[in-house]
Amino acid sequence: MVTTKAPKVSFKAQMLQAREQALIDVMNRLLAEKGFEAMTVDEVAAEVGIAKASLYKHFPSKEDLAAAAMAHLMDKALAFVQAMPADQSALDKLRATVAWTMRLKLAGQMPTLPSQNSTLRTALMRNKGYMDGLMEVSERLGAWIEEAQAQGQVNTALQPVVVLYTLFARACDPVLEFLKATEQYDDDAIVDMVMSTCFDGLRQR
Amino acid sequence: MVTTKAPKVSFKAQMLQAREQALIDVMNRLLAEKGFEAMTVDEVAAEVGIAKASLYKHFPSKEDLAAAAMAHLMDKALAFVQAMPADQSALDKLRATVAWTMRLKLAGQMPTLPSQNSTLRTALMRNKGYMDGLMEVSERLGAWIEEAQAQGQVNTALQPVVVLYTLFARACDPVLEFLKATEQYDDDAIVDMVMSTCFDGLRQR
DNA sequence: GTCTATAATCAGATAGAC
DNA sequence: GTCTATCTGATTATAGAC
Repeated sequence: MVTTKAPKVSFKAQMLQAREQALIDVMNRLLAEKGFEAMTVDEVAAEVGIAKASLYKHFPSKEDLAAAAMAHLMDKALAFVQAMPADQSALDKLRATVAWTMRLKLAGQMPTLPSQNSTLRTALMRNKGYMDGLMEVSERLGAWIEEAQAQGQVNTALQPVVVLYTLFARACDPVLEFLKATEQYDDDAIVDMVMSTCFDGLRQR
Repeated sequence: MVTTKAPKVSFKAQMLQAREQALIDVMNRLLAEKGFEAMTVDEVAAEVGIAKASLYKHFPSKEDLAAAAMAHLMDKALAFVQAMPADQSALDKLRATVAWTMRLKLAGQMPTLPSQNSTLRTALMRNKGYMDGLMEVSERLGAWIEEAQAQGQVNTALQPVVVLYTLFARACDPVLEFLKATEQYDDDAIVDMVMSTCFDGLRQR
Protein backbone atom coordinates (compact mmCIF):
# COMPACT_ATOMS: atom_id res chain seq x y z
CA MET A 1 0.00 0.00 0.00
CA VAL A 2 1.26 3.37 -0.91
CA THR A 3 -0.62 5.18 1.83
CA THR A 4 1.26 3.38 4.61
CA LYS A 5 4.66 3.40 3.05
CA ALA A 6 4.83 6.97 1.82
CA PRO A 7 4.24 8.63 5.23
CA LYS A 8 6.90 6.48 6.84
CA VAL A 9 9.56 7.58 4.40
CA SER A 10 8.32 11.15 4.61
CA PHE A 11 8.57 11.10 8.39
CA LYS A 12 12.16 9.97 8.32
CA ALA A 13 12.98 12.54 5.72
CA GLN A 14 11.30 15.21 7.82
CA MET A 15 13.40 14.27 10.82
CA LEU A 16 16.55 14.53 8.77
CA GLN A 17 15.54 17.82 7.29
CA ALA A 18 14.66 19.16 10.73
CA ARG A 19 18.09 18.17 11.99
CA GLU A 20 19.76 19.85 9.06
CA GLN A 21 17.70 22.95 9.70
CA ALA A 22 18.78 22.92 13.33
CA LEU A 23 22.41 22.67 12.22
CA ILE A 24 21.94 25.58 9.86
CA ASP A 25 20.20 27.68 12.50
CA VAL A 26 22.98 27.16 15.03
CA MET A 27 25.60 27.74 12.37
CA ASN A 28 23.87 30.94 11.41
CA ARG A 29 23.92 32.24 14.96
CA LEU A 30 27.54 31.30 15.57
CA LEU A 31 28.59 32.90 12.29
CA ALA A 32 26.88 36.08 13.42
CA GLU A 33 28.32 35.95 16.92
CA LYS A 34 31.93 34.95 16.33
CA GLY A 35 32.56 34.79 12.61
CA PHE A 36 33.65 31.86 10.47
CA GLU A 37 37.21 31.42 11.70
CA ALA A 38 36.57 31.88 15.41
CA MET A 39 33.60 29.53 15.42
CA THR A 40 34.23 25.78 15.57
CA VAL A 41 32.40 22.78 14.19
CA ASP A 42 32.45 21.24 17.68
CA GLU A 43 30.31 24.07 18.98
CA VAL A 44 27.72 23.54 16.29
CA ALA A 45 27.48 19.82 16.94
CA ALA A 46 27.41 20.32 20.70
CA GLU A 47 24.63 22.90 20.60
CA VAL A 48 22.49 20.83 18.27
CA GLY A 49 23.18 17.82 20.47
CA ILE A 50 24.69 15.42 17.97
CA ALA A 51 28.15 14.03 17.46
CA LYS A 52 30.51 15.88 15.21
CA ALA A 53 30.85 12.86 12.97
CA SER A 54 27.11 12.95 12.39
CA LEU A 55 27.34 16.56 11.33
CA TYR A 56 29.88 15.57 8.73
CA LYS A 57 27.36 13.12 7.28
CA HIS A 58 25.14 16.11 6.51
CA PHE A 59 27.79 18.57 5.36
CA PRO A 60 31.13 17.50 3.90
CA SER A 61 33.05 20.44 5.36
CA LYS A 62 32.85 23.50 7.55
CA GLU A 63 32.79 25.65 4.45
CA ASP A 64 29.83 23.78 3.01
CA LEU A 65 27.93 24.19 6.25
CA ALA A 66 28.59 27.91 6.15
CA ALA A 67 27.50 28.01 2.52
CA ALA A 68 24.27 26.24 3.44
CA ALA A 69 23.66 28.82 6.16
CA MET A 70 24.26 31.63 3.69
CA ALA A 71 21.94 29.97 1.19
CA HIS A 72 19.26 29.85 3.87
CA LEU A 73 19.78 33.53 4.53
CA MET A 74 19.42 34.27 0.83
CA ASP A 75 16.15 32.32 0.82
CA LYS A 76 14.87 34.50 3.63
CA ALA A 77 16.00 37.64 1.87
CA LEU A 78 14.37 36.56 -1.36
CA ALA A 79 11.14 35.77 0.47
CA PHE A 80 11.23 39.22 2.01
CA VAL A 81 11.68 41.11 -1.24
CA GLN A 82 9.08 38.95 -2.97
CA ALA A 83 6.55 39.69 -0.24
CA MET A 84 7.03 43.42 -0.56
CA PRO A 85 3.71 45.27 -1.11
CA ALA A 86 3.50 46.43 -4.72
CA ASP A 87 1.97 49.77 -3.85
CA GLN A 88 5.20 51.13 -2.37
CA SER A 89 7.62 53.26 -4.30
CA ALA A 90 10.83 51.66 -5.48
CA LEU A 91 12.79 53.78 -3.01
CA ASP A 92 10.59 52.67 -0.13
CA LYS A 93 11.08 49.05 -1.12
CA LEU A 94 14.83 49.56 -1.06
CA ARG A 95 14.62 51.28 2.30
CA ALA A 96 12.49 48.52 3.77
CA THR A 97 14.88 45.86 2.56
CA VAL A 98 17.93 47.59 3.98
CA ALA A 99 16.17 48.20 7.29
CA TRP A 100 15.31 44.51 7.40
CA THR A 101 18.94 43.46 7.00
CA MET A 102 20.03 45.92 9.66
CA ARG A 103 17.52 44.59 12.17
CA LEU A 104 18.69 41.09 11.38
CA LYS A 105 22.25 42.10 12.17
CA LEU A 106 21.27 43.93 15.34
CA ALA A 107 19.38 40.82 16.42
CA GLY A 108 22.56 38.76 15.99
CA GLN A 109 21.15 36.75 13.10
CA MET A 110 23.23 38.11 10.27
CA PRO A 111 26.11 35.75 9.49
CA THR A 112 29.24 37.61 8.55
CA LEU A 113 31.88 35.94 6.42
CA PRO A 114 35.47 37.02 5.94
CA SER A 115 35.65 38.52 2.48
CA GLN A 116 39.19 37.24 1.93
CA ASN A 117 38.92 33.53 2.77
CA SER A 118 39.32 31.77 -0.55
CA THR A 119 38.21 28.27 0.47
CA LEU A 120 34.99 29.79 1.74
CA ARG A 121 34.50 31.81 -1.41
CA THR A 122 34.77 28.74 -3.60
CA ALA A 123 32.32 26.84 -1.39
CA LEU A 124 29.87 29.71 -1.71
CA MET A 125 30.27 29.91 -5.46
CA ARG A 126 29.68 26.17 -5.76
CA ASN A 127 26.48 26.34 -3.72
CA LYS A 128 23.71 26.62 -6.26
CA GLY A 129 21.10 27.65 -3.70
CA TYR A 130 23.21 30.54 -2.52
CA MET A 131 24.21 31.72 -5.96
CA ASP A 132 20.68 31.51 -7.32
CA GLY A 133 19.33 33.42 -4.34
CA LEU A 134 22.04 36.02 -4.62
CA MET A 135 21.37 36.52 -8.31
CA GLU A 136 17.63 36.75 -7.83
CA VAL A 137 17.90 39.21 -4.95
CA SER A 138 20.44 41.29 -6.86
CA GLU A 139 18.23 41.45 -9.92
CA ARG A 140 15.19 42.52 -7.95
CA LEU A 141 17.08 45.17 -6.05
CA GLY A 142 18.76 46.26 -9.25
CA ALA A 143 15.38 46.73 -10.90
CA TRP A 144 14.16 48.82 -7.97
CA ILE A 145 17.30 50.91 -8.10
CA GLU A 146 16.85 51.71 -11.77
CA GLU A 147 13.17 52.41 -11.20
CA ALA A 148 13.98 54.74 -8.33
CA GLN A 149 16.54 56.51 -10.47
CA ALA A 150 14.02 56.88 -13.31
CA GLN A 151 11.63 58.46 -10.82
CA GLY A 152 14.35 60.83 -9.65
CA GLN A 153 14.42 59.39 -6.15
CA VAL A 154 17.91 57.95 -6.26
CA ASN A 155 20.96 59.88 -7.42
CA THR A 156 21.19 59.24 -11.16
CA ALA A 157 24.89 60.07 -11.15
CA LEU A 158 25.55 56.80 -9.30
CA GLN A 159 25.85 53.62 -11.29
CA PRO A 160 23.28 51.04 -10.16
CA VAL A 161 25.97 48.54 -9.15
CA VAL A 162 27.46 51.09 -6.78
CA VAL A 163 24.09 51.64 -5.17
CA LEU A 164 23.55 47.89 -4.96
CA TYR A 165 26.88 47.25 -3.25
CA THR A 166 26.32 50.14 -0.88
CA LEU A 167 22.97 48.68 0.16
CA PHE A 168 24.38 45.18 0.54
CA ALA A 169 27.18 46.53 2.72
CA ARG A 170 24.66 47.83 5.26
CA ALA A 171 24.12 44.20 6.27
CA CYS A 172 27.61 44.07 7.76
CA ASP A 173 28.05 47.70 8.75
CA PRO A 174 30.20 47.95 11.89
CA VAL A 175 28.52 51.25 12.72
CA LEU A 176 25.53 49.23 13.87
CA GLU A 177 27.46 47.39 16.55
CA PHE A 178 29.51 50.45 17.46
CA LEU A 179 26.34 52.38 18.18
CA LYS A 180 24.83 49.42 20.00
CA ALA A 181 27.96 49.20 22.14
CA THR A 182 27.44 52.75 23.41
CA GLU A 183 24.18 51.53 24.98
CA GLN A 184 22.68 54.94 24.35
CA TYR A 185 20.28 53.98 21.59
CA ASP A 186 17.72 51.26 21.08
CA ASP A 187 17.63 49.27 17.86
CA ASP A 188 14.97 51.48 16.26
CA ALA A 189 17.04 54.60 16.82
CA ILE A 190 20.15 52.93 15.45
CA VAL A 191 18.35 51.79 12.31
CA ASP A 192 16.93 55.27 11.81
CA MET A 193 20.31 56.93 12.15
CA VAL A 194 22.18 54.58 9.84
CA MET A 195 19.34 54.70 7.32
CA SER A 196 19.68 58.46 7.36
CA THR A 197 23.42 58.45 6.79
CA CYS A 198 23.01 55.85 4.05
CA PHE A 199 20.24 57.48 2.02
CA ASP A 200 20.61 61.15 2.92
CA GLY A 201 24.37 61.30 3.44
CA LEU A 202 26.34 63.21 6.03
CA ARG A 203 26.09 66.62 4.38
CA GLN A 204 23.34 69.04 5.21
CA ARG A 205 20.51 69.00 2.70
CA MET B 1 84.03 59.42 27.19
CA VAL B 2 80.42 59.93 26.59
CA THR B 3 80.83 60.63 22.91
CA THR B 4 82.13 57.13 22.16
CA LYS B 5 79.83 55.22 24.44
CA ALA B 6 76.54 56.89 23.64
CA PRO B 7 76.60 56.16 19.90
CA LYS B 8 77.34 52.49 20.50
CA VAL B 9 74.30 51.98 22.67
CA SER B 10 72.23 54.06 20.30
CA PHE B 11 73.30 51.92 17.38
CA LYS B 12 72.20 48.74 19.06
CA ALA B 13 68.95 50.33 20.02
CA GLN B 14 68.45 51.53 16.47
CA MET B 15 68.94 48.03 15.14
CA LEU B 16 66.37 46.69 17.54
CA GLN B 17 63.94 49.40 16.73
CA ALA B 18 64.45 48.85 13.02
CA ARG B 19 63.71 45.16 13.48
CA GLU B 20 60.58 45.95 15.42
CA GLN B 21 59.51 48.34 12.71
CA ALA B 22 60.06 45.64 10.10
CA LEU B 23 57.91 43.28 12.14
CA ILE B 24 55.18 45.88 12.41
CA ASP B 25 55.31 46.67 8.70
CA VAL B 26 54.97 43.04 7.69
CA MET B 27 52.26 42.52 10.29
CA ASN B 28 50.43 45.51 8.91
CA ARG B 29 50.48 44.16 5.38
CA LEU B 30 49.39 40.67 6.40
CA LEU B 31 46.58 42.07 8.52
CA ALA B 32 45.39 43.99 5.48
CA GLU B 33 45.77 41.06 3.11
CA LYS B 34 44.40 38.15 5.12
CA GLY B 35 43.02 39.44 8.38
CA PHE B 36 44.06 38.64 11.93
CA GLU B 37 42.82 35.06 12.17
CA ALA B 38 43.95 33.86 8.76
CA MET B 39 47.41 35.35 9.14
CA THR B 40 50.04 33.43 11.14
CA VAL B 41 52.94 34.48 13.30
CA ASP B 42 55.16 32.13 11.32
CA GLU B 43 54.53 34.16 8.19
CA VAL B 44 55.56 37.37 9.90
CA ALA B 45 58.77 35.87 11.24
CA ALA B 46 59.57 34.22 7.91
CA GLU B 47 59.06 37.40 5.89
CA VAL B 48 61.14 39.49 8.25
CA GLY B 49 63.75 36.75 8.24
CA ILE B 50 64.02 35.97 11.93
CA ALA B 51 63.00 32.99 14.02
CA LYS B 52 59.56 32.93 15.56
CA ALA B 53 61.08 32.71 19.02
CA SER B 54 62.89 35.98 18.36
CA LEU B 55 59.66 37.63 17.41
CA TYR B 56 58.22 36.62 20.74
CA LYS B 57 61.08 38.44 22.46
CA HIS B 58 59.74 41.64 20.94
CA PHE B 59 56.03 41.02 21.33
CA PRO B 60 54.56 38.74 24.00
CA SER B 61 51.67 37.55 21.83
CA LYS B 62 50.09 37.71 18.40
CA GLU B 63 47.50 40.09 19.78
CA ASP B 64 50.14 42.47 21.10
CA LEU B 65 51.86 42.48 17.74
CA ALA B 66 48.58 43.35 16.08
CA ALA B 67 48.00 46.07 18.64
CA ALA B 68 51.43 47.52 17.91
CA ALA B 69 50.57 47.56 14.21
CA MET B 70 47.33 49.34 14.93
CA ALA B 71 49.14 51.82 17.15
CA HIS B 72 51.50 52.55 14.30
CA LEU B 73 48.55 53.13 12.01
CA MET B 74 47.05 55.52 14.53
CA ASP B 75 50.33 57.40 14.59
CA LYS B 76 50.17 57.79 10.84
CA ALA B 77 46.55 58.89 10.99
CA LEU B 78 47.33 61.42 13.69
CA ALA B 79 50.24 62.77 11.67
CA PHE B 80 47.92 63.15 8.70
CA VAL B 81 45.23 65.10 10.52
CA GLN B 82 47.83 67.24 12.26
CA ALA B 83 49.42 68.15 8.94
CA MET B 84 46.10 69.25 7.46
CA PRO B 85 46.27 72.80 6.03
CA ALA B 86 44.39 75.18 8.29
CA ASP B 87 42.82 77.13 5.46
CA GLN B 88 40.47 74.33 4.50
CA SER B 89 36.90 74.12 5.72
CA ALA B 90 36.08 71.60 8.41
CA LEU B 91 34.10 69.57 5.91
CA ASP B 92 37.01 69.48 3.49
CA LYS B 93 39.31 68.30 6.25
CA LEU B 94 36.92 65.49 7.04
CA ARG B 95 36.65 64.58 3.38
CA ALA B 96 40.42 64.57 2.94
CA THR B 97 40.89 62.33 5.96
CA VAL B 98 38.30 59.82 4.81
CA ALA B 99 39.74 59.77 1.31
CA TRP B 100 43.16 59.12 2.81
CA THR B 101 41.92 56.06 4.72
CA MET B 102 40.18 54.74 1.62
CA ARG B 103 43.32 55.01 -0.46
CA LEU B 104 45.23 53.24 2.27
CA LYS B 105 42.76 50.37 2.13
CA LEU B 106 42.77 50.24 -1.65
CA ALA B 107 46.57 50.08 -1.50
CA GLY B 108 46.37 47.05 0.81
CA GLN B 109 47.85 48.90 3.76
CA MET B 110 44.83 49.16 5.98
CA PRO B 111 44.85 46.43 8.62
CA THR B 112 41.40 45.09 9.33
CA LEU B 113 40.61 43.53 12.65
CA PRO B 114 37.65 41.33 13.53
CA SER B 115 35.35 43.45 15.65
CA GLN B 116 34.24 40.47 17.74
CA ASN B 117 37.55 38.97 18.88
CA SER B 118 37.69 39.69 22.59
CA THR B 119 41.32 38.80 23.26
CA LEU B 120 42.29 41.23 20.52
CA ARG B 121 40.03 43.93 21.90
CA THR B 122 41.65 43.72 25.33
CA ALA B 123 45.12 43.82 23.79
CA LEU B 124 44.12 46.95 21.90
CA MET B 125 42.65 48.59 24.97
CA ARG B 126 45.80 47.85 26.94
CA ASN B 127 48.04 49.39 24.28
CA LYS B 128 48.60 52.95 25.41
CA GLY B 129 49.97 54.09 22.07
CA TYR B 130 46.91 52.87 20.24
CA MET B 131 44.42 54.24 22.73
CA ASP B 132 46.12 57.62 22.93
CA GLY B 133 46.23 57.89 19.15
CA LEU B 134 42.63 56.81 18.83
CA MET B 135 41.52 59.37 21.40
CA GLU B 136 43.51 62.15 19.80
CA VAL B 137 42.27 61.37 16.29
CA SER B 138 38.70 61.06 17.54
CA GLU B 139 38.87 64.40 19.31
CA ARG B 140 40.26 66.18 16.29
CA LEU B 141 37.71 64.67 13.94
CA GLY B 142 35.00 65.34 16.51
CA ALA B 143 35.94 69.00 16.63
CA TRP B 144 35.82 69.23 12.84
CA ILE B 145 32.44 67.53 12.80
CA GLU B 146 30.97 70.02 15.26
CA GLU B 147 32.55 72.88 13.38
CA ALA B 148 31.11 71.63 10.10
CA GLN B 149 27.72 71.28 11.70
CA ALA B 150 27.92 74.82 13.09
CA GLN B 151 28.69 76.01 9.58
CA GLY B 152 25.69 74.13 8.22
CA GLN B 153 27.85 71.83 6.12
CA VAL B 154 27.08 68.60 7.95
CA ASN B 155 23.58 67.45 8.82
CA THR B 156 22.85 68.90 12.25
CA ALA B 157 20.21 66.26 12.92
CA LEU B 158 23.00 63.67 13.25
CA GLN B 159 24.78 63.33 16.54
CA PRO B 160 28.53 63.89 16.16
CA VAL B 161 29.36 60.39 17.37
CA VAL B 162 27.24 58.89 14.60
CA VAL B 163 29.10 60.96 12.03
CA LEU B 164 32.41 59.95 13.58
CA TYR B 165 31.65 56.24 13.48
CA THR B 166 30.35 56.52 9.93
CA LEU B 167 33.61 58.14 8.84
CA PHE B 168 35.74 55.59 10.69
CA ALA B 169 33.81 52.77 9.07
CA ARG B 170 34.88 53.93 5.60
CA ALA B 171 38.34 52.60 6.44
CA CYS B 172 37.00 49.04 6.31
CA ASP B 173 34.19 49.47 3.81
CA PRO B 174 33.77 46.28 1.77
CA VAL B 175 32.30 48.35 -1.06
CA LEU B 176 35.84 49.43 -1.86
CA GLU B 177 37.06 45.92 -2.54
CA PHE B 178 33.82 44.91 -4.24
CA LEU B 179 34.19 47.74 -6.71
CA LYS B 180 37.88 46.99 -7.14
CA ALA B 181 37.01 43.35 -7.86
CA THR B 182 34.85 44.39 -10.81
CA GLU B 183 38.01 45.75 -12.44
CA GLN B 184 35.93 48.45 -14.08
CA TYR B 185 37.16 51.39 -12.05
CA ASP B 186 40.53 52.73 -11.02
CA ASP B 187 41.21 53.73 -7.45
CA ASP B 188 40.41 57.38 -8.02
CA ALA B 189 37.00 56.57 -9.43
CA ILE B 190 36.25 54.20 -6.55
CA VAL B 191 37.20 56.79 -3.96
CA ASP B 192 35.05 59.39 -5.71
CA MET B 193 32.03 57.13 -5.82
CA VAL B 194 32.22 55.98 -2.22
CA MET B 195 32.90 59.54 -1.07
CA SER B 196 29.74 60.56 -2.87
CA THR B 197 27.57 57.87 -1.31
CA CYS B 198 29.06 58.66 2.09
CA PHE B 199 28.64 62.44 2.13
CA ASP B 200 25.80 62.98 -0.33
CA GLY B 201 23.82 59.79 0.26
CA LEU B 202 22.02 57.61 -2.22
CA ARG B 203 18.97 59.84 -2.65
CA GLN B 204 18.76 62.44 -5.36
CA ARG B 205 19.58 65.92 -4.15
C1' DG C 1 22.85 7.94 10.58
C1' DT C 2 24.63 8.20 14.95
C1' DC C 3 28.02 7.33 18.08
C1' DT C 4 33.00 6.96 20.45
C1' DA C 5 37.54 7.30 19.63
C1' DT C 6 41.22 8.85 17.02
C1' DA C 7 43.94 10.49 13.26
C1' DA C 8 46.31 14.43 11.13
C1' DT C 9 47.46 18.96 11.03
C1' DC C 10 48.36 23.32 12.24
C1' DA C 11 49.40 27.44 15.06
C1' DG C 12 50.61 29.90 19.24
C1' DA C 13 53.97 29.84 22.55
C1' DT C 14 58.27 28.16 25.08
C1' DA C 15 62.91 25.70 26.60
C1' DG C 16 67.43 25.93 26.52
C1' DA C 17 71.86 26.28 24.03
C1' DC C 18 74.80 29.91 22.26
C1' DG D 1 68.48 38.39 21.39
C1' DT D 2 68.64 34.84 18.25
C1' DC D 3 68.50 30.28 17.09
C1' DT D 4 66.68 25.07 16.73
C1' DA D 5 63.68 22.00 18.46
C1' DT D 6 59.71 21.09 20.93
C1' DC D 7 55.49 21.47 23.64
C1' DT D 8 50.65 22.24 24.07
C1' DG D 9 46.28 22.74 22.76
C1' DA D 10 42.79 23.27 19.51
C1' DT D 11 40.51 22.02 15.20
C1' DT D 12 39.08 19.77 10.99
C1' DA D 13 38.06 15.49 9.48
C1' DT D 14 37.59 10.31 9.53
C1' DA D 15 37.41 5.06 10.95
C1' DG D 16 34.75 1.64 12.47
C1' DA D 17 31.29 -0.36 15.72
C1' DC D 18 26.24 -0.39 16.28
